[in-house]
Amino acid sequence: MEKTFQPAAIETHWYEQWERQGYFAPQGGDNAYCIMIPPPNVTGSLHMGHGFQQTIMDALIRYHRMAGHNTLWQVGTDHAGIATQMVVERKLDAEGVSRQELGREAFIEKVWEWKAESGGTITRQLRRLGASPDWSRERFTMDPGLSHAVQEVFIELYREGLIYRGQRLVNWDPALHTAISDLEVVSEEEKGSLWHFRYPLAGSEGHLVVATTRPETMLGDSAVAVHPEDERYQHLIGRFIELPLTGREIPIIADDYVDRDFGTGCVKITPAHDFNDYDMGKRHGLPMINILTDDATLNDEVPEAYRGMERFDARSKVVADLDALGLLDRVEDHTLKVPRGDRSGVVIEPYLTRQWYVDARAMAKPAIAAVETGSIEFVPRQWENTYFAWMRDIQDWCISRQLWWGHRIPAWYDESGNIYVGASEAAVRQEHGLDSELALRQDDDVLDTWFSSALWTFSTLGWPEDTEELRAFHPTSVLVTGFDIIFFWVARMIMMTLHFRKEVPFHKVYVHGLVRDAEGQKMSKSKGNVLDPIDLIDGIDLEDLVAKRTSGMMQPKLAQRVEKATRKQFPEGIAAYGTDALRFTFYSLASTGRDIKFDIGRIEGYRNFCNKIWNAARYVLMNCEGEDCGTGDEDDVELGLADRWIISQLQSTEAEVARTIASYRFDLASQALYEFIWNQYCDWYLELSKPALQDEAASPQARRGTRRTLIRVMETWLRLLHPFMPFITEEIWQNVAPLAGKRADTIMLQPYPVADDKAVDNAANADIEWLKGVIVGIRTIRGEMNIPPARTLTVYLRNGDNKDQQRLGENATFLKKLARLEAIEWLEPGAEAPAAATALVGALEVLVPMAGLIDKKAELDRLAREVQKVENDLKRVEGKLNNPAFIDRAPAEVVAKEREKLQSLQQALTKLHEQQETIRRL
RNA sequence: AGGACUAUAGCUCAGUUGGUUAGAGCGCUACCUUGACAUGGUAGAGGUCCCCAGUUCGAAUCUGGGUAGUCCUACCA
Repeated sequence: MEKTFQPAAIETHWYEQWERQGYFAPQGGDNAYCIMIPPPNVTGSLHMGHGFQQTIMDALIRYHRMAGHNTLWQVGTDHAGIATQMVVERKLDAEGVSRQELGREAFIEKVWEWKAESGGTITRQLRRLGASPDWSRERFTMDPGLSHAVQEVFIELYREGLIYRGQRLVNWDPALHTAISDLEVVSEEEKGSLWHFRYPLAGSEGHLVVATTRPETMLGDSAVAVHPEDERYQHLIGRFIELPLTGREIPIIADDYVDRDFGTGCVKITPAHDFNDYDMGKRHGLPMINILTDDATLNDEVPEAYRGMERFDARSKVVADLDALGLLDRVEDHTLKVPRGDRSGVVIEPYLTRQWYVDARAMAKPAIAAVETGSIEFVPRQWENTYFAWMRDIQDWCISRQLWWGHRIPAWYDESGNIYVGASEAAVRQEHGLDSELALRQDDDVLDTWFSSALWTFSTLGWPEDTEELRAFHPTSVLVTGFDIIFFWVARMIMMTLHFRKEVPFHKVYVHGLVRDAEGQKMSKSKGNVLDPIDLIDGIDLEDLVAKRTSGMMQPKLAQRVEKATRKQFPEGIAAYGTDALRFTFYSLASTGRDIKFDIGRIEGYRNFCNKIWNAARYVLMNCEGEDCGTGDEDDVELGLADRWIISQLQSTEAEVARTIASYRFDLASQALYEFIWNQYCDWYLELSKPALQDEAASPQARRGTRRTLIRVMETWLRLLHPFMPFITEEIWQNVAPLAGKRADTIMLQPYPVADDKAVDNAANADIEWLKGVIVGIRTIRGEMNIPPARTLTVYLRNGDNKDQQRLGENATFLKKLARLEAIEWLEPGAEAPAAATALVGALEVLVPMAGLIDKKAELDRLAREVQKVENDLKRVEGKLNNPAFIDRAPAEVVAKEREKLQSLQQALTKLHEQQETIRRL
């Protein structure tokens, strides 16, 4: 084995091996465990959020697979309607071709080509992370099977009246020319103006002042509203306004939606271009005057001078024209929430169109109940509130999109506008007995991407057929997802699945946090702070990183800033840390639901951990290869204290890992593994094994016992660690396992270690604690007194009891080696001791003679610090015990514990004082 | 406006049902190339647990109020 761990050398090799051998496919009995991957965009590429999420799912999958479950990780990708269509359109644009020129058929052909070309990227990257889904079952939301499920669901919901077509105000994206759902609109505060206009009263002098942030919409006003109880305007209710620029007269109406205290208390009402106005328009039977085209330019409903104008140009012109008429009262600065499309970034228009909707209110009821009754549980729990809040006030879901890429809506229209919904034109004709002469036209729209995603848990398993997989794996075990798609995806999956399967899609929803950069900023291309998980695995030099981060940036200034920040943060580029280190970093950061700041320092630490593991393996192999390791259970072996101790600690670690995985605390699981492997196995057990193996006097049984423990414990913790660090554990296991009498083609399918209570050895734990106490005591004196490590010492033990004496007898070899001692002398009570620095282990005093070694002042300083510490503790304990209320009311065992503490502190203090005296007298 | 979350060492974070000497990693300081590992070893320094009040024998932990920050939902023209 190499001296340092080289991840690149082993990762692809093992991954290819695993996949080729079919290890990822379900195998096992009735005990099913299943996770559905949140399907990434088929043409997308891996970001840190994916990395985090896949890594968590893979640990769960590998864990359950090893634990003997029939484990399926269903993988697949999403067609991502808008996102994918936009990418392809942009590509075509660059070639000087428009989608419209190409035509629908040819365009869709192009998208499939693009999918074929770039669709492998994300799945290749998933493989680099070591993810172990069953690739043989990979699905795509536009596969024939899944498309069939989509159609089936649409038709059925239509028949049940849960899907309907309606004309109403939608969020219209004028750049993409499609309706989008409420969820796809992001509103952010932007600076704007509040214009105040004078609207002249019809048939008399005077005017009302109305305020608006969108002057151009006044061309579509159909009323002015005031509050019904507003005394200022009582006399005007029912009268008319002469709407400027248009020559139309509009009524003054009363509606308690109006806030009397805002502005003048008069509101212009534009029912066709504002959601609130729309509702009011319906209440009052106002005309809905649509003044826009699909592009958000002004249409023929407006006076000629404005027709064909772009909406923001029209805004300026309306303001200027009103000003010229003396009707502009004033303009105020105003910050307002501007709704923008999450994909296009342009301002969204409320726009009157005909669209398809899902009656979400009806479907939400059972979905709410499923969470209320605990059939589905969110982890962490608090996300259930978010879910409830949204579900209880859910709006109907607009599912039609004016796009070409997606599942086309299975609805046909005849010339009189009748709607026929069915699987195909032929099916529709047959069902409705339509004459072949009658012209039918299929709906041009496609379904919202999330419509097909909502069926994911059952459509991927073969629904609507009644498949074996459905029976075996549905409902699935857990959904691992980000909070950002609870509404988009999780809620809709629950609704659809309950409706069509009469069962929940999953029992648990594990909601993880967002991966942010080291400063806590969201990672985004435009901020230039994106980290690519693959770069963390393979490394990237600075120039490439800068180029990558600034590529495609339109603003040179921004690119400059990004470059500067990147050069500052990564002056050496990014080192190749390997997949295992990256994965372990994700686990260590995955505490309950909170966002994580990705700190490069962490991954470096875990790279070092990999190296530690690697070298521990080298040590074990060095000592065990070609040696008698007592692999047979019948072999004659003798387990020493250290062996019994590490075996005992291993059990505790196994129990802790099982417990923490069950509660999705991957941070705690990773910490327990790190602690055990580094601080116990490497730092203490390997060190203790050295004297054991080198001791010429030791029996063959004892040495065999040490070798067996070295190899068996390592073999076990490699399996324990495998779900978290799949590659390094496989590589080492292949070398180590045969020495433990195990041989297999992969660690992946080996049983997961389970804690054995019988192997917990509290006596051994206590003995090792004692041993560590003595060694650390001596090392501390060495450290603080600057005694060179090479210098061997003689120490004296005083005031010990029989137990101490016995422990000394059994562990003298360990003490000598680990504390670098020449000799250890046991002093009988009262015996004279040389002047020495002292460490306390319980009541036992460990004396390091000072002659020629120890600086008097340094030792006095050290003792003073010790005394200070003990006195502080003593004060606290005495305070408690002197409080009668504490004695009275605290539980007896707590009081007893404090009393014990008091006693040992007092004892320690006495000894420290004596020691101070002795030193002072020197 | 409503709601959720967060505040603990220089930094990133743990801290189960109230009882610890408040922990880890990174960073920092000193010493050390000892036959697995300098991507290492040994030792050490470093904390007003955001603030105020309350409950309690006892609060980082529970309650109320405040401050600061993050996010979600809704939205006033």
